[in-house]
Amino acid sequence: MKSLLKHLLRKRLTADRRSRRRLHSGSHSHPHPLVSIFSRLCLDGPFTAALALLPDIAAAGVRADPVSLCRLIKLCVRHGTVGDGRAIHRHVSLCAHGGGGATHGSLFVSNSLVSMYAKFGMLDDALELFGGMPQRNVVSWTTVVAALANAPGRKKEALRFLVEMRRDGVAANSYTFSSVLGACGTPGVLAAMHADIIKVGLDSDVFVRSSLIDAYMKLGDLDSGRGVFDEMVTCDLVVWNSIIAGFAQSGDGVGAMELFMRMKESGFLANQGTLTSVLRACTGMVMLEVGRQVHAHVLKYDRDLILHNALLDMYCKCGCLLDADALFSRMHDRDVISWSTMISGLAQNGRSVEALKVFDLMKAEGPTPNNITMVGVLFACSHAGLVEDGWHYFRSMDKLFGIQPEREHCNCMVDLLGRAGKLDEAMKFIGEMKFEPDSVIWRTLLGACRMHKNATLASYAATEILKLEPEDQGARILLSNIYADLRQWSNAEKSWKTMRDQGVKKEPGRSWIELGKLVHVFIAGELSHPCSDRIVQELNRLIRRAKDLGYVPQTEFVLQDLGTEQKEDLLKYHSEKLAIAFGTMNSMEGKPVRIMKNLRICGDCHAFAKLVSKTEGKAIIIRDPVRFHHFQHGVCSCGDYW
DNA sequence: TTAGGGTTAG
Repeated sequence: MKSLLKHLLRKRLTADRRSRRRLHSGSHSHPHPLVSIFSRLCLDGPFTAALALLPDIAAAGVRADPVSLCRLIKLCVRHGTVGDGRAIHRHVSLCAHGGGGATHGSLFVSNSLVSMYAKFGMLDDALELFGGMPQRNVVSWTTVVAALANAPGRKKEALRFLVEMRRDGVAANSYTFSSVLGACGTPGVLAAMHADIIKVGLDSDVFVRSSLIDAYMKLGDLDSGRGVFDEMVTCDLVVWNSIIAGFAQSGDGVGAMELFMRMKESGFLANQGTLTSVLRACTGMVMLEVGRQVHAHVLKYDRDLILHNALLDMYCKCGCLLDADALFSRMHDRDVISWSTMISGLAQNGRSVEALKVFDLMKAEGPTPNNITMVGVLFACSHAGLVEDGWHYFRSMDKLFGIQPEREHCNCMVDLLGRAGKLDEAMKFIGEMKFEPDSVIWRTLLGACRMHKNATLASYAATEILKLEPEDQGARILLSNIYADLRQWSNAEKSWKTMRDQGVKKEPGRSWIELGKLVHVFIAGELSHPCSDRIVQELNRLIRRAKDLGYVPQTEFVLQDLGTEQKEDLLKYHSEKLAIAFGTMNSMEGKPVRIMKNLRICGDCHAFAKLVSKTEGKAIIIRDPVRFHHFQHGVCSCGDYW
């Protein structure tokens, strides 16, 4: 490197002598040779040599050119070399003091430094530098606003800085808006921001639009997001990805897939971001076949960790643990998300012991577990009734991994104790938590009370929920279900009446099943599917065969006080039974029937599914909002504990 | 010199 430097220096000095001769004949002044070499090194490398020249430049009392400095700062960001970035900062401060005040060029360099600190997550350094700048332009403000908008928990500050910026007489540009839109935490703020954008005429900017779409989607306003999207004349891949991701994240998998088809028709090629969102849509709707097709495209991107994590989750959530496991062992890299996905995936599929084995492996050779990993581990314990193990992990997670128990972990513990029937212990735990119990905790306890038929504690928990969330229909429904389970029809009726008076309706049970790239939906009690006649015929056949094996409809799962026959009818048309019949009618030899549900499976459907898996010799997999049931040879993977 | 989209739990 030394010889290279010497060579460059010699070349530069010769050129310098020539230019000095030109200077005498009246041409421009030429930069100092050190500065010229520095600029050349910043362009072509080696960059370490450029950094090494900085002290000499300072000693010579000359200034490096701002464009090269900015380039070098960017390189530090790309290579993650914080120390080098700081060295540049020190150099710039030194030269600013020695060289007499700020110039236009030094503003650019300061902006780059602020951006660099922000990208390194050193927000305080970024803000300190910003605060000490003698002048700031729209780029300086935007850099800080963007940094705050992207930092967790500092969105409000981003909005405050935007106000400050305007007070300072600096107008926001498209960069500013596209950065700050993600910081709009409420529909009102977002709407006001949208109005501002239209007022200054930036609403047709592609970047601003994609941020607008994303902001609306993140607040759950699919219609407004879709509205902004539909108005677009030109649109790029990121905009398509924004809208598809928005639908996928909001749980509208079918909508996401429709948009994906339209995107392809418009001639855009999916990239990693698109495929990740499409996979998420597949995951949400248990569209395994579509997911497998996406997997074929993923092969092109074998180093994309995010995409592979999404694929792994898709296999887990579709109940394909073999595929998930094969992918997990083949993956090029595995980060904490990959491990957490695998652990939760196994646990949700009733494979708690294996989940804990993967956790052991992770401790031995994987990354440090995080708070989400521990949620998965505790979930594994609670759903397998491993009370002692659960306590062990809960008590040791701080000491072993520095993870403070959060609400989610406490909730897992309440679930663990509650499911195991230790309701008093669960109550004691809630009393000793360092958090005020929230509605989630009480709802968990309420679920356990229902499972163990403890109406007294249930009504207490439900009352606590209704204190915190008076409009909550879940609490009232669960409470009335308990009364119904206990055949306390007058109490149940009182509860139902309150709901009727409040205009609250129980969310109907829904089940989804994929067939030939289409998703078929079944709603409890509704025979709206075009093939309903055949489905009912098939269901009757399945019921007859199940009854041969001793199936008796368990009418206590019907929630109203009706005659037995009516009760049987209501039970018969639970959405998962319709979906099972549709599945057995259409499924391929040797392939399991996969169903997704919006509510937890009821005990009668659970017993029925077990028997069908036996009489038909076919595996049935049902995913509810919390976990999976793999029915095969007459037994369920959950061990009847859910 | 500043900007937009994708993964894990509940």
